[in-house]
Amino acid sequence: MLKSPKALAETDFPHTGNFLSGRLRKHLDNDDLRYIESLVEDTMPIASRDILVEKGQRIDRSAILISGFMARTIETAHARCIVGIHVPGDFVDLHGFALKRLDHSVVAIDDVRVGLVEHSRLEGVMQERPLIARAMWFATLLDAAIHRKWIQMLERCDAPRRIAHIYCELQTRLELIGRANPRVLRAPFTQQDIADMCGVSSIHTNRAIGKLREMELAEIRRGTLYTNDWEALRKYAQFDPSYLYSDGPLKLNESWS
Amino acid sequence: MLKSPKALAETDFPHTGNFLSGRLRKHLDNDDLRYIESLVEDTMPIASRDILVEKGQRIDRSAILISGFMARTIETAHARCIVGIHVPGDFVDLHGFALKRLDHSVVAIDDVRVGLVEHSRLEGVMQERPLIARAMWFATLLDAAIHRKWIQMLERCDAPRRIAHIYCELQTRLELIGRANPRVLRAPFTQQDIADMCGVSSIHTNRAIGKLREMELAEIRRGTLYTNDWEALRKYAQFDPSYLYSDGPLKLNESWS
DNA sequence: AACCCTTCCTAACATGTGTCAATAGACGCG
DNA sequence: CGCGTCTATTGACACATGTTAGGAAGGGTT
Repeated sequence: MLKSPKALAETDFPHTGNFLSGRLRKHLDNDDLRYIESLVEDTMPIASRDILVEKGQRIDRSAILISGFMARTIETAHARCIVGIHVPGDFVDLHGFALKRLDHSVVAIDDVRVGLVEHSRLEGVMQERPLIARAMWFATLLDAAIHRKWIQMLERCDAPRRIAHIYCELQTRLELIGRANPRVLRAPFTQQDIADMCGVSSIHTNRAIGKLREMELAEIRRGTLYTNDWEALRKYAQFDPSYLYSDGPLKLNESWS
Repeated sequence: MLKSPKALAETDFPHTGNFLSGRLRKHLDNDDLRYIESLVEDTMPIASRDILVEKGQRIDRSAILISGFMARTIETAHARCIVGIHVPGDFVDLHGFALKRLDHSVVAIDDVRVGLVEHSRLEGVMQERPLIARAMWFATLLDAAIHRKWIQMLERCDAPRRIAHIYCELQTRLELIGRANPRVLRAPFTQQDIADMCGVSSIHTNRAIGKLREMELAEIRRGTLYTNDWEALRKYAQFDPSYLYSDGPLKLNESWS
């Protein structure tokens, strides 16, 4: 499953704290969150650029990202596509619970830590905790909504706007889990990574980053974005965060007991 | 919800036959399929170009597409993006069951008929028929997988290949529900529709269609594609249908009772 | 410090795509 | 049948992006 020996080294300390700060949080109460945390049998470090799940591989556990960034990738003969990014708190391959094999790979784009949940335990959740089951369904639907936004962005934006939009999305998602910085978005992306997210060449990514710099909207150096005007950047990218459903889509306990 | 009076006219005949030939079919037995059909309270015709669900609108029922094509669209100031297509048997806005409001609109791209299912009835399904609930989850995850393939296609393919890929996907999905023709794919898409799926201008779509014609891969006239070599077209589009999970992802009854 | 390797940056040219304008064709309607 | 409208098509030009090649800058190692 993992490529390098470094990544294979299991961590020796068991998880104790409350790491579930992610997208499930606002839809569940503390009891439910503790219950989900209790599903995590083990946590594991993964070195930057290592693979957690390979496309096509049959899986029987899923991972919650605890720290760092990961990406969903689809490799082709000559190129690698990044079709989505994950931030801490995301269930990075929950899709695999229902699909059993993934149509894409999940790779660490940073030194990360993940928590592992056996699918057999999720089966129990589905039967015994319908509220949590529905929250998990919601989490995968949020991924789909983000995919749709990326499709729209790829269909309608030029390279600088695509880059701006991706960073705006990332910043908002980090804000939602309380890990955002007001003026800087630290991310260990290379220009090639950004290119693979935007569907352009790395050379053109460089040009596009230069344009954002010229326009004084943002400075992107070694993957990290610096700006003192997020609002201008959001406007330029035509970023509308409603697709992230950050207000919560529904009160689960109201509509479903 | 619907724009034209024509579309608002409810159909007068109740559904009787077995229309559920879509993606849920292979994962469920006949009893379950009959059960799902029984959830459909009413069917409704929608005229081509009319809107079934508008972005942002709160919804309390979802629709199964019975006949014709529909599209998921995101409108912007100057343009309309098509972020996905639906064929008969698809639950076109099942996402709305968990999300309650959609991040996109669903429009008829043909004269279509849909079957309507109240969310209140789906609540019951979630509690009483976990197998069906999981099949519905699977159906939404398949949408997400298709979204990812579109992202990859938009990131890596030029316009002719995008068009070819979209038609290959459509043909395969029609094959899966037994509604494909061996040499012709009848679809009422305008070149503007195709442009909105591919993220290019309609003029360039016209050029790209011309290129497919020159290469003798396919003839696309008024949206309908004619070819006598699907295999060549698939190869050109680098179409790999594994993302459609047509073999079925898992035996539901094995892993979940 | 000297080295290596990855990443970043620049220049030049080829190709893909957008835009505008104008025309031709298809279809529905009176 | 002719008319009007939507759709398809073509040409010319501008801009966005890909490709190739090469060099500069940063970080790590010895």
